[in-house]
Amino acid sequence: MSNDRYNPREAEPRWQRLWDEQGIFTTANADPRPKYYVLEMFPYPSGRIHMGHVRNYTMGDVVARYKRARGFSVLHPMGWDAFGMPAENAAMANRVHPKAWTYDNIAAMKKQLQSMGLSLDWKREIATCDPAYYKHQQRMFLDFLKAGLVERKQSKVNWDPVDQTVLANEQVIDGRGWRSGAPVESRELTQWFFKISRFSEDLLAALDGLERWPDKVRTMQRNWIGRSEGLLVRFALDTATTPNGEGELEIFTTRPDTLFGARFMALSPDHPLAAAAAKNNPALQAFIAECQRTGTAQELIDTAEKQGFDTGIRAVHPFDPSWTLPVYVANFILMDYGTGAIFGCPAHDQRDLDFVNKYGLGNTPVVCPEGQDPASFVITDVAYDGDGRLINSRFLDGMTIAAAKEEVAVRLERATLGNRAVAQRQVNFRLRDWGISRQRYWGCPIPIIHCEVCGVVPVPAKDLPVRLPDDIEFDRPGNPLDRHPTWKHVACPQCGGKARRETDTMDTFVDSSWYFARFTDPWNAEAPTDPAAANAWLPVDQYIGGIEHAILHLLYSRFFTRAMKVAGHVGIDEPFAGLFTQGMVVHETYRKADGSFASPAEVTIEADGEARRATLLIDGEPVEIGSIEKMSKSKRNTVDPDDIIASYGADTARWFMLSDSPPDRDVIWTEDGVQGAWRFVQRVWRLVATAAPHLPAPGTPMTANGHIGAKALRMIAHRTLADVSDALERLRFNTAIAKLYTFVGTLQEVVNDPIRHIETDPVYAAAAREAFEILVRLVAPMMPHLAEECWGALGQTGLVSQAPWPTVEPDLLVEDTMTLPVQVNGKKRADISVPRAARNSEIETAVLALDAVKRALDGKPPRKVIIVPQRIVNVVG
RNA sequence: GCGGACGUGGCGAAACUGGUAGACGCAAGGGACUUAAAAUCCCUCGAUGGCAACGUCGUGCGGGUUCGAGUCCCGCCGUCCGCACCA
Repeated sequence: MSNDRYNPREAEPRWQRLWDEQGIFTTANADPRPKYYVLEMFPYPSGRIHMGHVRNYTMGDVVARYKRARGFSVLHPMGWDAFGMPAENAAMANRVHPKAWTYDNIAAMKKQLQSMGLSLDWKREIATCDPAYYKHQQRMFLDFLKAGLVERKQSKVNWDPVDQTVLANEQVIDGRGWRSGAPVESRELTQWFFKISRFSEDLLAALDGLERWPDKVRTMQRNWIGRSEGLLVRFALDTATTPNGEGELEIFTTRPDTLFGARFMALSPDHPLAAAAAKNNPALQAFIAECQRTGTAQELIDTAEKQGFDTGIRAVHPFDPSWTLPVYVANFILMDYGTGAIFGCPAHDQRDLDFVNKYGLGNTPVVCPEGQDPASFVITDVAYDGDGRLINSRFLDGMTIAAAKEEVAVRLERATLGNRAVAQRQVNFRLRDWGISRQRYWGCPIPIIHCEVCGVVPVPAKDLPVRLPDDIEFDRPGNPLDRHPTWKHVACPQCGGKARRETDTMDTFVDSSWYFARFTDPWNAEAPTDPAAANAWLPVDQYIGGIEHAILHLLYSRFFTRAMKVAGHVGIDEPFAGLFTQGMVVHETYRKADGSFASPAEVTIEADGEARRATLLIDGEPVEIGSIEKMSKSKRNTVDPDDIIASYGADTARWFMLSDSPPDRDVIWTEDGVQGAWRFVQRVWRLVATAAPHLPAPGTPMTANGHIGAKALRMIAHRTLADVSDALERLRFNTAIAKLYTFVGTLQEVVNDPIRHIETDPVYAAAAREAFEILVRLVAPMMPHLAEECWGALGQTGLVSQAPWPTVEPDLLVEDTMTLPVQVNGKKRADISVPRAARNSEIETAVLALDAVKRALDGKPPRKVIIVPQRIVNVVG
């Protein structure tokens, strides 16, 4: 019996060094074996990894190691999402250069990742802030510009007047800038846009083909893209009432069936007709200004009352020239959806109903639910948007909604106003173009020059990359590029005249929209990709990351891949064939008497029977054990991966991250759980070290047939092998681990009592060797260091990281006798053991002879006996 | 408001396409070893009745389909997530 403990502190760095020296995780593009590309979302170099990274990268590493053992040429790279605001904030706070800060962080985090024992190909490492990377991004910007996929236009943005920059919607909290706390203004700025909406239809349709994506993510993207079919309808205007004799107003509707329920028209405050009407109407001007001031804050939008202002303009109903409708400007109409104008049908739209109830415009129900008497169907406070038949609608009466929509469309397509059809079918999308301009220093420069004579001029390809200047000042808010003394001044590439550089940089989501493609040929100095290499590796077979990127990053990447295809850099549409979104790492919180939080490292927990009590280590002050929350600095409930790896080793951390909870759900980090994983590490080592001296040499042939004990052991080993393989294929790490616990329990029995068995019985010992070798190889993807150590102890000279996955012998999965549960009337009463080959009639006789069955049947004859092969017997009495 | 997911012991959870509910882990309790502790090993562990054999109940609640439902269907309740004035 070996009493030596396994010491990960000594063993883990030793194996990491050896793997590195032998370069066994380096991947060659020329490898002829079938490919497998596994990728985890690359980290932002904040300076330290957190437990979420440990979980994410462990999962990817298990897949990589498993697929490698299965004979695939595995691409498993890592890089850094290295541009972004935190580097600039650090520069402002600590007077460090963003570049130095970023590269220091990269070095620190790389060391941490390496201590996890990840099987990464570090030769392909990239950082998005490297000019060798962003050079190609700039080139693609120009490619896209040429292909008509980039546009420069005015748009409304969230402007932080203190930091003097545009903020993304998610950076605006309660109407204030997340950093400065200043009220955010709505500004019109000229911005660069990627025309993602060009691909709306395709991005939506292709979701159906992404079968290895979570339904949840696909649903979220579907909703985000937001396709709706409707009708563009041109209403004639009474020119006597319009400011400049305007003759028509175009609206978009998805409910043309409710046209006879119309009570008013409404314009967005940003609509040109609203502006025209306001020109000589100060009250309307004031109303519009008030609407625009409300801005983008969600809370305000939620609580804002529906408000409108009658412009005095009158529109004519398309089916009845004598029927006119008032045209309002209303605060709830968005300019950038549809045409920025609607017709209001209050009976069947809650917003319109709220509106008319405020202004006393009344309503007419035009859709009556089935089974309701139309005569008594009245709408007061709740609009009806369900199914039904048309009423109060002249020629549409009695039709279904679908039929009425079609009838209206057909009639209005035929009708004319001016010389054009009154209506036209249109598909609308919620998805807007992607504004990528940021007034920031630490980002990829947009390769454009503005010339006073030539206008907007692309930077010539030979002048790429447009490098960020290093000599910048962060003493003031705003964009340092814009106030740099020399950088932006440049000669126009076309006329040679005075010109200035674009000082905006790209949204950092652009950087992460193509890194997965760059990994396929990261050394390429000439082009973003080698299309041959990219097409060979892509799509990523398994992408793993957090659900928080369900829309933005994943949608942008899908767009970017299509745009890269247009520009000839790749030949595919979809970047990620398989997507897995892992859950968060959560931990209890500890609250001190003064309301502040204590960190797990500062408290000690005592179990007092059923109850648990927490006290501060430093002075024994009791602390309250609070709710379980996502690990965060503010709640101070974080656990530092460095500490865990230093005291337990990477294998323990990896194992714990995978056990207990299903990988897509949150996992609760507990000290007890880590202890359990640690115990298991030691247990495996003890078992292997104890058994190894008694096992025959590696490669001893198997002659187990006929040997009861050896056959049984082999069957368990192969059953475990089959189950674990299946679980890993489906990323069910927690169930794979449960099977391994059970298997180790079995091997414990083998070693415990009948240890003489292994020593004296060569057939049994050979089976035990096989079982141990299977165990070590099954454990290897999850605990690679321990597995190497055990592999050596078993007398193997190679690396288990390079050993092939064991092969299942199908014969060993088939039981000779099977134990069937026996039910009477659906309730389990007994078990019965029958030979595998038993006929149903034999089983039935044996079952009916059971005491428990007779008792349950109370002496009566059975009405029916159902035998489900291999599964169950149910006697119906 | 719209959309989606989920609800199983003290806790995290398992249960393939309807077929033994609670595998495995954690916690808890008991035992062995030890002067003692740690470590390790063994046993018990859904509720309830019974000395026991054994029985009854049990997968959020109420119905239904089925020989058989955690799983399928209908209606509720609750939790979480996403989107949100999208016409």
